[in-house]
Amino acid sequence: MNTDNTKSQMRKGMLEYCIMLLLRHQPCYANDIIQRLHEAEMIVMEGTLYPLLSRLKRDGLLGYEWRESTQGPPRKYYVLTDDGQEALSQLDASWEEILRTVNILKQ
Amino acid sequence: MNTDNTKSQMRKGMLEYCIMLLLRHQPCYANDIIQRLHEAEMIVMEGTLYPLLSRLKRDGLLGYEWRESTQGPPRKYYVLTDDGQEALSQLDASWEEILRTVNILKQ
DNA sequence: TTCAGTACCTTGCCATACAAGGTATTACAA
DNA sequence: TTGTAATACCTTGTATGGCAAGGTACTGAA
Repeated sequence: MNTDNTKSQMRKGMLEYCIMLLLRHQPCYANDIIQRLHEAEMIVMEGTLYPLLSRLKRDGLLGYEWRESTQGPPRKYYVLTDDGQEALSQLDASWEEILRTVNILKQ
Repeated sequence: MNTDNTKSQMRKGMLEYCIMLLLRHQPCYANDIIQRLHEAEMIVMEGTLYPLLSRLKRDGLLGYEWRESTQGPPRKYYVLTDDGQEALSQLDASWEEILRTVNILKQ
């Protein structure tokens, strides 16, 4: 568990958090994620996403399973692991903290 | 004006935004900033802050003036320039966008 | 069997957070 | 007057990570 590191990363980017929020509801493969984030007004590039997913997988926060597609090669569907769920809870807390910080500074 | 770039930086970090929010109200020198951000629950290191301030200065978003101190060497008080004010408005918008994104993803 | 579409991944570059270390000015006490 | 502590500003080196560009592999249809 490297939430300290993740937390410090959060200052650098909301991306990781947003992706894990997405996966909280349902397994997704890369293009799913890109499209859904786009719908939520956040742009993410392939070259950013794939390394990020690999990293989260390597850190044990995500797992994946292959699923057949009717329209091309099989897809890697990523899922939150139990560790991932827990890390996400901590990220939720970090997000609340950022919210507080910004609200204080906006006064 | 490189708000596109700043906007993309924002995904990486809230720091720049928070510092400019601080300076919206009043001129501050480095230790002021560190302390006030700390009070707002955001930690920032000297080695992060000084280059960041120099960068914002170089980009014309901040200016500074020297002020005497009763307790040591003179201090560099940073102020938002007009360009800085405008950039900050755009960062406000980006922040709202992130808020929307997270709220959508949290549903 | 070739080509377009889809999907996954890597490489190289650049920006930046951070730790650590360095320099300069000031105040104060010996 | 000199030395020392406190304050303040800044730089260097390292690691991380976003992004553009390019590459590989599988699938299905012309």
